[in-house]
Amino acid sequence: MQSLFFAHVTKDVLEDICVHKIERQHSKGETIIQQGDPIKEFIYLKSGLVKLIRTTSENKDQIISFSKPFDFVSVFSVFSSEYYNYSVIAIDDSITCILDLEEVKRHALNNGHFAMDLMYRMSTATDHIIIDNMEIRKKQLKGRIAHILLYFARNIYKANNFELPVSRREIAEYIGMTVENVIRTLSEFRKDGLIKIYGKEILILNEKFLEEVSEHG
Amino acid sequence: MQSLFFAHVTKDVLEDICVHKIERQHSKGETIIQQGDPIKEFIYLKSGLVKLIRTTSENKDQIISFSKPFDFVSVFSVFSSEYYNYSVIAIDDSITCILDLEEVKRHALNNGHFAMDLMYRMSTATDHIIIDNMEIRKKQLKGRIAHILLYFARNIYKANNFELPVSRREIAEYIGMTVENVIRTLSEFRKDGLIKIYGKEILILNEKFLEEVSEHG
DNA sequence: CGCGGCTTTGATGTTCATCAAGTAAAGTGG
DNA sequence: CCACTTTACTTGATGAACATCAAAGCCGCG
Repeated sequence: MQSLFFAHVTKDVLEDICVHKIERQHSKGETIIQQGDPIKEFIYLKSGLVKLIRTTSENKDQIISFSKPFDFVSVFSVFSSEYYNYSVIAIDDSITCILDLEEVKRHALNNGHFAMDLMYRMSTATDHIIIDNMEIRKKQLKGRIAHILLYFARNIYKANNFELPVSRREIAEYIGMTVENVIRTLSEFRKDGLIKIYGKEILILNEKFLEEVSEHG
Repeated sequence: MQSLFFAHVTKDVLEDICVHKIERQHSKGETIIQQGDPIKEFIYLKSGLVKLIRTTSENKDQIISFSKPFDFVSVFSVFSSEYYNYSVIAIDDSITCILDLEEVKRHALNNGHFAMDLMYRMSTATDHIIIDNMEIRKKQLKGRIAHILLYFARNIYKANNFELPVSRREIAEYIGMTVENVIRTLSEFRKDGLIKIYGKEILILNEKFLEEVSEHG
C-alpha cells in the first residue's frame, strides 16, 4: 500500500492494518454505501470516481461532493455516527478498498501517528467539502457552472478536454439548480466560445474567462 | 474541567492537558480568530455564542455556522491546515479556553483515547456543518427563515421565546439571501400569526406550522 | 444634536424554476 | 435485430422567487 496514504506510519504497521483488506469492484451507477446503513467498514477509493449524495425528505438527491482515487469514501460520520447519513454511488467503474472499522479504530487507539494521520486526512476532506459548498452558495448559475467545469478540468482530469463523468441532472444536483438551466448555461458558454461540447465531451477553450465567470458571475 | 468534554479520558490526563489552559474574555463583536492567521492554538468556547464566517473575494461575509458553549471553535482546518480559512467572531460576550495546539497534538499522539475523543468531537462538529448547509441549500427563503428560527429556539435557547443574538444582516449572511427579504419574511410570519416580534425578541406562536414551512416551503 | 448603523416597506427588474414539447440516445423484451 | 420504452438532452415561453434600488423611521453614541 501507498506510503502516500498515511505519511507517518511505518510499513509494517500499515501491513498489519491491511491484513484484512478487501477490494471490491463496482460498476458505474452501483450503490457502494446506502444512506441509513450501519457504519461497519472503513472505505477508501482505489480507482474510479464516486459521488456522495443525500436524499432529501422530498425524495430529491443532493450531491454533497465527488471523490477521486485515494480519497476516503467514508469521509464523514465514520467517527461520529452509527449510521451513514449519505449514500455513495459509483459514477465510473470503481474499485474500493475496505477495512474493518473496529480494526481501524483499534489501531488509531494504539498508534498515535496513525490516529494523527487519519485525523489529518479526514479533516482535509471535510474542509474541502465545507469550503466548496460555501463557494458554490455564493455564486449564481453561470458562476456555478464555470466552477464545476474548472473543478473537473483541474482537480479530476488535469486537462482542458475531458469527458464529463456526470449527467446534466447530476450537475444540477450538485450545484443546486435545475437541469434545464444547467443545459442552457452550457449552451451559452458554447455560443460565447468558452467551451466546445460534443455530448459529454468538453473542451475548455478560454480558461481565463471561465475563471472570471466563476469568480464574478 | 468537564468529563463531558472528553468522555474517555481520565481526570489526571485531562488535568495534564489543561495545565496551560488560558481563558480569554471577548466582548460582543470582537474577533476571536482572524481568517488567514496561523493556527497555533486549540480553542473551545466556555460561555457565550460565536459565529464562524468566511470573507469572500467580493468582500462579502458568509456565516458558516454558529457555535455554542463547549463546542470547539477551532472546528475545522486545525489538523489539516496551517492557517485559518475562516474567522470567528463573538456575537455575545464570550469566554474561550485556549490550549496550545502542539501540546494537544502531542497528547493525541501519546494517548489513543484522547485522540479518538478528539476525532469524535471534530467529526461531529463538521458533520453538522455539512448537513446543515445541505439542508439550507435545498430550501427557499421561507423555509430557510423557519429553519433558523427553529434552530435558535431548539438548539441554542431551548425555548420558544428568545432574543435573537444576530442582526437581520447576519441571518441573511447565514442563509445566503438579502437583508430585505429576511425582514419581509419575518414580517410575513408575524402577519400570519406564526411568531411575534419586538425588535430582537422573538416569540414562536405556532411551532408546528413553522416546522411545516421549514420542511416544505 | 447629527451621524452611522440597523430596520422596514414599496417599486422595479433580474434570475431562476416550471411547464410544455420535441429530439436524441440508450436500454429492454420478443 | 427491431419495435418499444425509458432516460437523457435540448429549446422556448411563462410566471414565481428573489435581488436591487430608493426612501424613510428608529436608535445608540460621540
